[in-house]
Amino acid sequence: MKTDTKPADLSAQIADAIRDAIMSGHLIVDERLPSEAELADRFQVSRPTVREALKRLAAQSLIRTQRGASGGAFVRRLRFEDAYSQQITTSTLLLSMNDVSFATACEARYALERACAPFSAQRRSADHLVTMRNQIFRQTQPGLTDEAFCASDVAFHRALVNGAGNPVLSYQLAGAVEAMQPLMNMITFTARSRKAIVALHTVIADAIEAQDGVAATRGLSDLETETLALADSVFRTRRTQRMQAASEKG
Amino acid sequence: MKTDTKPADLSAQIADAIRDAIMSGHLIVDERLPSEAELADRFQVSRPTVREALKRLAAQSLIRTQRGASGGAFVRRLRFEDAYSQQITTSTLLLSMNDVSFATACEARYALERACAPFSAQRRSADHLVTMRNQIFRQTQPGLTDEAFCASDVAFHRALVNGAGNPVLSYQLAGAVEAMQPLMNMITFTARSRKAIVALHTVIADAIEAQDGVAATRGLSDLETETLALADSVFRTRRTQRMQAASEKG
DNA sequence: CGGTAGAAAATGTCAGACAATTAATTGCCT
DNA sequence: AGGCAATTAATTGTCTGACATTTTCTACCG
Repeated sequence: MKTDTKPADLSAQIADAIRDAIMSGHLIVDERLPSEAELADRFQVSRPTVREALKRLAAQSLIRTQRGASGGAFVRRLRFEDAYSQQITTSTLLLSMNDVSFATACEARYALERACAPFSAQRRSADHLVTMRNQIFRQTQPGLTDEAFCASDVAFHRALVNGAGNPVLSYQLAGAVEAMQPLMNMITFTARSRKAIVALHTVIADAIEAQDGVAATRGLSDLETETLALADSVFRTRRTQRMQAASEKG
Repeated sequence: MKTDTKPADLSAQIADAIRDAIMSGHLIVDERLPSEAELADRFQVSRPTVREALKRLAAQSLIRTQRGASGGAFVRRLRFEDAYSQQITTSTLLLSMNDVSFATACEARYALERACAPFSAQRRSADHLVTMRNQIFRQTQPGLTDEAFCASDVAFHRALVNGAGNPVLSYQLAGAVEAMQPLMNMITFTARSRKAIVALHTVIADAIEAQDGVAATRGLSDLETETLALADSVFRTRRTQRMQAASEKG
């Protein structure tokens, strides 16, 4: 396929080689890599080049380094928490850089959340319920900024997702939920729309508490409809304002 | 929160600063960063340190570099295809390094796939259907190795997911589906189990073709049950064999 | 026997140099 | 004036060598 691509940087090649070794199991968790000097020797490059390769791997949380004697680079156990932040960064940038429509992102998010709802209804702990209730309460506070309202919304949904007790689901959903925040932040939440959202959050929390997965799923669908309508009206208003401004200017 | 953490590497600090600038919109797509020499000047560090920072960002596909006059580092438009591979790498390592049970990974995968099924039933193109049918045919070929069977299985499911026509869903699902492959590769697929899987794939493809989302979802649930049972029997057999070997040795 | 100082090993950082690549500029010829 | 070629300048890629810092281990001395 890729026949005419230029040869990559040496540091990229070395990083690829080590990454392959990790993924294929030739290097196992907590195993120590050769020292930078030795790697330089083996790959026939200088130490700075090796270091650049190692930094690439460190950026992906594939290795960690330790200074001092018997230090070095070690294969790092990739933890779910570490993967979350990368996942959120990537998802957020994907949405902002590819002009994904609000509707598309919203559809994906709620579809995935509905997939979690039945498990969350079955398995949620008291902690998750408390978090959801707390966030709902927070959302009713009068002085809350739109941004804080969004943040609380995200926290509510993450508790819902985490309630499913499946770390793989939590990981995959982290991106879908958090990446929506910048898009949601563009919305102005009126007192009326906040009330509607809080009501639906309450429906969902009640359903989760009652272990009623079907009701929770239905609540999520209603919330999706509400969110879409809200975003639609906000964006339509903005567009109208822009057109008016343009016609006044022209 | 983090008060006693050691100060990070300079290169990590610089990478963080630039990453923040990108994510906050201070640096926009295709914008050129200052040259390495100028960055070194601004951050009061040496050029190798700046380069290490840039390589970290390059590893996350946040920048690309170009040599020559008017070259430099540019903010890269993160594309879905680029994000796929990172997502797959991370998901795969997460599963292999955190002894996630087969059941947990399987549950997540099929829950997410079921979330795509209704959209795929509505919106799948002829291309997606063709791919699914082709992969099913491939799966019936006699000489197929277990590994090739798994690969075809993944291709089938990716076509199903992509049929939903939502790039965000495709991105999120890529990890869930592909990361299962190493786990699936541990399974021996007998002729009988292959037949059962192919039958269910056919049910699903038929449902998608008939735009029957409910039937597709049901087919996926049946496939999950089948896969779980199969894995369970394989792992139980293995465990028994290990115990026998141990007792013979002891 | 224990504590301490020093050596050793490793990463972190710096400075300076040269190679390679690419775009802009200059200058020449028609 | 216009087009083409050579030069120049800017920038990343890589190398060498050095020093700073951190950590562990060892050997010595009380």
